[in-house]
Amino acid sequence: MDIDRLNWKILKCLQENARLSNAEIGRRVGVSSPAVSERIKKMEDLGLIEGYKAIVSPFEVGYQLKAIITLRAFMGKLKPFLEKVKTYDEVVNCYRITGDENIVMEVVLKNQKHLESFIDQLIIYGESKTQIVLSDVVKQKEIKSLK
Amino acid sequence: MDIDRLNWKILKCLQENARLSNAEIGRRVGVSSPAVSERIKKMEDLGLIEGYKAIVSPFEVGYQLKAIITLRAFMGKLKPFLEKVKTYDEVVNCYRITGDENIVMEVVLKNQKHLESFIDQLIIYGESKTQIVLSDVVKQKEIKSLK
DNA sequence: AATGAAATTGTATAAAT
DNA sequence: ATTTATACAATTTCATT
Repeated sequence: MDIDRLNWKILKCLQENARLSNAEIGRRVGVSSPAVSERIKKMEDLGLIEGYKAIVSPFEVGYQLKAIITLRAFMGKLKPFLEKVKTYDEVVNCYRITGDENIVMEVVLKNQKHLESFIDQLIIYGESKTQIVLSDVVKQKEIKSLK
Repeated sequence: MDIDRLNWKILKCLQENARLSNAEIGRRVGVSSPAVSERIKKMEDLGLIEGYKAIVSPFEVGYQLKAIITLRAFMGKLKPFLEKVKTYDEVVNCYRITGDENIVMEVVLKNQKHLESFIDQLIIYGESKTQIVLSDVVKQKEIKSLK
């Protein structure tokens, strides 16, 4: 697909605030609301826009800890883990990666006790390493046009 | 703040599709649209809802590679890096963490060449380790009520 | 804190360029 | 592919409970 300058402007608006009306986006980018609506629909249909999400603060809803946990899966345990991990409410993001560890996860937890019980769940799948997140330096940065 | 059952229902809707109208959310959760509107506004004001973002597919817009890069900063180089990293378009997420490495980043890249030049930029700040993402297992999972 | 009603604004569709 | 016109729907404000 060709993502022209206008579509990038629309994507910028939607990445900043997905709840903007088509009319408001139209005002900001200089086209009518039906034009915005059509372009958004096309980008959705093409899978370029995967969805729209409210960003909920884990801290504000009671998750006091965030951790990055890597897993080096035991023989034959990677596939079962890939299924199981989808069921964990604590796992916000999970990637399969190259290298010594097979998995890296971003996890939200209530407290130390919760962290302990979460890590305990992992021992049947492999060796885990946990690093506590001290601060978010960059958070869900907008995807920009590559030059 | 008290997040009652109704607010969690609203948060669930907004995490699934942030562009749902208040009227539609109201229909789904069983209240009027002004009630939805007021509750959302309050959750925004309290910082419980941090914003609404369109999820753009990095792959579909031309970023063929995703990587997890950790950085062990040189003495006196962590602070400068924390500022610099905000300016990198490639860095989607960046966390300061405990442990041997100081930083973990999720990075999107066009190709190997782009990866190489990105890593080259890091050498003045510290020692980096790169792991290529093979697949997204869990992607921006919804934050749920803790029991 | 939620509803119902009125005014404003936004959306969706179709016709035209 | 975008605009304008129009009918329908949603949002906002406010009075009411």
